[in-house]
Amino acid sequence: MLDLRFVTENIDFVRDALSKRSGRYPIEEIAVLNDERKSLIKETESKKAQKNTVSDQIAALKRQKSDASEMIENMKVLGGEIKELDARLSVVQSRLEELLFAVPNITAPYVPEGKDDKDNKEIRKFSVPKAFSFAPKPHWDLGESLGIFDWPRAAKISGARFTVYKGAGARLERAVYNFMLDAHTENGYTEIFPPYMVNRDSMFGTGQLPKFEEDMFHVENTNYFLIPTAEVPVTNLHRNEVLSESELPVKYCAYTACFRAEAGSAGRDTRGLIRQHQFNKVELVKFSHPENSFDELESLTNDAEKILQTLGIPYRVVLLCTGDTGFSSCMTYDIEVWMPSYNRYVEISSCSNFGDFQARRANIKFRGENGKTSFVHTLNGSGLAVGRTTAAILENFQNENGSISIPKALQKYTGFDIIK
RNA sequence: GGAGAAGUACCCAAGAGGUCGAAGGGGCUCCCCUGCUAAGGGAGUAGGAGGUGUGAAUCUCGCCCGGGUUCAAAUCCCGGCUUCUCCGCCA
Repeated sequence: MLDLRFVTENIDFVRDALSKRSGRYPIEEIAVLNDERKSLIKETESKKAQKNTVSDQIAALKRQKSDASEMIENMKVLGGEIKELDARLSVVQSRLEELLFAVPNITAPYVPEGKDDKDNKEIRKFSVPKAFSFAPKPHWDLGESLGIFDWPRAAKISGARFTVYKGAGARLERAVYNFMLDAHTENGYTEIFPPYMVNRDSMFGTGQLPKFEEDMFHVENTNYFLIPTAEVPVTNLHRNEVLSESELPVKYCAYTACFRAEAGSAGRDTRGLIRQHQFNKVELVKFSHPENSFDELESLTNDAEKILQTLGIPYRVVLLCTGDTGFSSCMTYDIEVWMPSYNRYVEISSCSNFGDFQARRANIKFRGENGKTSFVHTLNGSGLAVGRTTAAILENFQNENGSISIPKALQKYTGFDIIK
């Protein structure tokens, strides 16, 4: 969330910055409520100060065995007033929070202005899509004829948007995320294997709640949510903690399954591995000093790109425009992989700097040399989406006879160099 | 799932309705003495959030979290979370 003080003291700036995003945000109402909040605080606190002094006086009288009944009577009245003011204050406070929690992060100055993904800016490209001498097949057709995916049975045992991987397919998926984890840990990221279910506080800390509850799977009769991304458990590792300045940046990578309700995506990407209720992902997470979080975003993005470079799959990096940047993010690069069946680039990673937006929600700080604490900046990015990588491998390395050549870097993980 | 115990500052720990923002240790920082791979003495060491106001300050809230009782709560009551022990169950 944004800093309440910053918002109310820089209303024009904030209003202007948020106008570049999609959606409308009640900045004025926040300012009004904040004034109301302050005046209520002033009132209660002076009454509480009075209460405290009189309580001390009563205590002193009692110790001397003197009568304090008159004071006590007066205090009953004062106590009632305080209670009433506190009640009013908490109404104002929760309304204020409700509004503030729904306000997205302010995008960084480098972020291009725009409405939607059409206004995103291509930053760089790697390699060129292969010119096939035959009509390339989509990965779902390849996978089905190779017998490595079983969607009918996935639908039987679970439902739509689930996949059963089988034989070489299961092995390939496992090879892909093992390869990614090895690459990242060799690159200085500490591997984490977190729980797949988290509590409400964690979902709030990274910004999924309260606004996006309908996109999440909530486990019935519990307070647990299935994680939509490892970002949630891994970022929340340090919730309510004070890190030391010298250990920054803290770098984690984590493989997890991810669960998304995909509410509102009916009819999109219904075939194949692209859009699933459960998918695998390797995530990169950083806790950075505020001064260099944008440099850390560059290196994090590069670290994710390295995976596709090593595999030899064409991709491009896109800087999201203001209208397309996610709720909690102040700057996001998407890495898009070339997908022959779509005949376009498809998102395979989203690398974001959240500034102090998540850190303020989750209360993650560091202690500087002067002993003062400040919020860290949090970052994360997929490194990468595993299922989409598998799909990209199948499509980009397919041969005319329907077999798949396994990229060299992956062969020691798969144990085979071709699927046929 | 059942039964019991506990959660106080960096750590250990006292506390049992008013004198407690919290004794006492340990650790850490500084000073003194001593002098060498010791030891002793002294001082400091709640952080945080939020009001009002400012080169000072002051007030409010903070003893796991959330409610409640009371003029007054670390202390009493209710709910929750976590940890430990025993039983059950289980990978």
